[in-house]
Order: sequence, then structure tokens, then C-alpha cells
Amino acid sequence: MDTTQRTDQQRSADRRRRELLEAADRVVLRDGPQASMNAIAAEAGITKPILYRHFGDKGGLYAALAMRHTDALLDSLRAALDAPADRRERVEATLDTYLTAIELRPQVYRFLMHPAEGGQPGDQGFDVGKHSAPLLRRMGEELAQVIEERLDLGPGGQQLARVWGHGIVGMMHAAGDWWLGERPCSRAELVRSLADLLWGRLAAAGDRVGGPGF
Amino acid sequence: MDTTQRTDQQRSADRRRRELLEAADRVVLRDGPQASMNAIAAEAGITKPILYRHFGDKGGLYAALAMRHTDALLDSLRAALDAPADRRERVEATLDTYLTAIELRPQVYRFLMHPAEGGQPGDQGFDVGKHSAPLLRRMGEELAQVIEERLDLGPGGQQLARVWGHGIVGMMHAAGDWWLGERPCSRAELVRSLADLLWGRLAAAGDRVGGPGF
DNA sequence: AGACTGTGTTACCGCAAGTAACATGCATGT
DNA sequence: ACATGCATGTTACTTGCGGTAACACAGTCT
Repeated sequence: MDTTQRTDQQRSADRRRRELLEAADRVVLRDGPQASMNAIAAEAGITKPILYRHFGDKGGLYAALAMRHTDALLDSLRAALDAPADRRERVEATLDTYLTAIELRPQVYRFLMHPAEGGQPGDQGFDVGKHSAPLLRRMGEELAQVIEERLDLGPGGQQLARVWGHGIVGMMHAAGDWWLGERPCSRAELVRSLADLLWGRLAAAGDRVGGPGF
Repeated sequence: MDTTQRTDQQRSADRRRRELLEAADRVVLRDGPQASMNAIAAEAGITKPILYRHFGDKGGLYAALAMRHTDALLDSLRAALDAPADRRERVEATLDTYLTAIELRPQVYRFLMHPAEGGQPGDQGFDVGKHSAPLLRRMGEELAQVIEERLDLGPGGQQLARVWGHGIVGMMHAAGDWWLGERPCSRAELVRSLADLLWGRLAAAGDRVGGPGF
């Protein structure tokens, strides 16, 4: 048996799996994360047990679905992070890439950030609590790696890079979530404000007259 | 009718509501956010319909529960934020207060950050997606207000303060979530690393030899 | 032909959210 | 004293989901 050569059946199964994922994608994007397995099966033109044979349980399906989108988003973020420009420009490009993505496809974003749904007690599929939002964790780790590779942070730099990776990703996420809901300013302004924050403007700002500084 | 004077019945109902919330608290802290209404009712020594009369639906109960803990946490954060010290010390004290809280009561933390559970299709109670994590939003707004009151940020300062408020809260949250799961370092180190990030060390760091800067 | 495997179905279980419909203690108005 | 209301409590039910068992039908290999 050649392990690299895939049999026809394997390829057929993979193709089917992709079709099912695309159907699930349509339903989840239409109905939100509480889309039922029945609805997904109907969209795919089949019935429930097939979904369960392919993905185990709802958590498995959602994890597979999330993986696709997460991979796609991470690819575009990596591209922005690796662009030939100086540090500030890269940071702004990365922020802008992320914000553009969530702005263009808010439904995908909602699904990725709040995948913990349908939590029956028997639902051992997703394990909420251990990895709240896999996307955030993965982005944090990737950013940490880039920071650690590119910046000279002295002793303890690796750990510092990880803290910063997760912290910056969290900053981007929370600000983006809030911005997406309220739209208080343009995307460019948001990018600039966040980059300013990362560039130490918080520490550099002067106190307001009449009181102690923050 | 005096609107400020509460009748005996009102006071009794309020007391009962508090008792129910405390029972719910015990169950949620024991079983996680997927605790069933039946289990909560049993813990309180009553049956389901009473819970529904008091809180409408599961979302209402969880919202009330979250409000209690959120208020408590926000109070302690405000205290740290208002301490008589310089800016850096206050930032570190606030970070430390938050991290201590989530470290001491991780179950409460999990509940507050991932309240969207048991999402049946009929569950119109919580409206996931509109307000993902009420705690984060409230912390962001409060911090924004403090920043705007205390710092002189020039024109557009109010908007900048809101972006920063939500961004900093998100940074704290994501880093805390990651730290709570992996415990890669002590709390003090984490606080210091995050404060360093806010103080612009990212921009000030030198490039690594052999490649362009991040 | 007959066994095996992948794909599909119907019909069902268990369980949780949420809802009548009915019972009961207790204060009040006449 | 007695009926009226009202809050508080119950049992029993419906609905709808996740998940599974059991069965049915194609193609393929020996």
C-alpha cells in the first residue's frame, strides 16, 4: 500500500466532505451558529446520519468548518505581516487586513469567534472552556512567532513575544468587535488609533489639567 | 402610591430572586455554563416554572447572574484604577487586579466570558452575536471613560480613548485567557510584559540581525 | 452467486427549554 | 365571616434538538 497514493474511495470521500462543508457553510452563514444539523443536512440534500459519519458530532463539523476559515484568514494575515515595508506599516497593514476581513464577512467572523453553541450536556464535541476561540489562540501564537523571529527583545524575549502576540491579537479582536458593532469611525482611523496605542502614545500622553494622570 | 417605598411583597420577591441567583451561582460554578434549568431549580429547592417567572428565560437568568459578577469585578477594577499612584503603577495594578480575579475564580471567569451556551433554536434569550461578552464591553467603556477623563489626547481624544479602552481590555483579556490556560509565567511577569507593551517597547525594540524588523 | 463496503434512509431515544393548567397559602374589601 | 384576588408552587405536557440503531441498496472483489 502506498500511503501517499489515495484510492478513488478516499478521494471521493474527501470530495464529499468538502461538499458537505460547503453546504454547512451556507447554512451557518445564513442561520448563524445555532444552525441545526437537520438544516445542514437538508441543505446538503442528505440526512443527518451522514453528517455524523463524516464529522463525528456537531463539534467536529464546526471545528472542520472553523479550520477552513481560520486557515484562510491566517494566510492573508501572514501575507500582510511579511510585506516588504517598515514595522509600523506592517502593523497597520496587518490590522487593516484583519478588520477588512471581519468587515466583509461578519457572519463568518461571528461564527469563528463564538463557535460554542448547542451545548447539550452530552455534547462532548467542542470542549468550551479549554480553547475558547481557537482562532484567537492560533493568531496569537503565529504573531508571537513572527515577533520573536524579527525583534531583538533581549533575555526572556521568547516569552515576552508570546505575551505580546496574544495581547496584540486580543487588542485587535476586542477593538474590532466593538467597532463592527458600533462603527464609530472609519477603518483607517481605527487602524491608526490602535497602531498609536502600540507605539506608546498612552505612556507619552500628557495629564489632563486638574487631576493626576491615568 | 409611593414609588420609592417598596411593599413587603416586593421586598420578599427581591429576596427570593437573590436566593435563586445564589442557587444558580452554585450550580453554574459547579457544572459550568451548560447547567440545566432543572438542575438550578433543584438546587434552589423548587421547580422550573418559578425560575421562568422570575427571569423570563435562561438568557434572563444568565444575564442577571453575569451582572452580579460583572459589577463586582468592575468595582475592584475601578478601585485599582483610582488608586493614588502614577500612571504606570495604576496600569499595573489594574492588570494585576484583573488577573488575580480570574486566577482566583476561573469558573466565574469562564461563565462570564462564554455565557452563550445551550443555544437551542427557540432560545431567543441571549442574542449571541450582538453582545458577545457584555463584561468585555462594559470594561472597555469604563476604561475609555477613565482614559478620556484623565489624559490629554488632543483633538479626537474622546474617540481615541474609546478605541484604546476596548483595545486595552481586549489585550488584557486575551493575554489573561492564554495565561490562565498555559501558565507560562508568573502573574507579575505577565503584568510587567503587558505594561511594557503598552509603554511602547514594541516600537522601540531593535531589529534582529539578518532580517527586516517586524 | 455471495460477502463486503460505502452510502443512504426511516424511526427512534434522551434530554433540555419553555408552557399550560391546576393547587394552595395569605392578605384584603365588604 | 366569607369571597376575591394574587403570589407561589406544582405536575404534566409540547417542541425541537443532538445523536444513534436498524435497515436498504448500490458496486466491487473472490
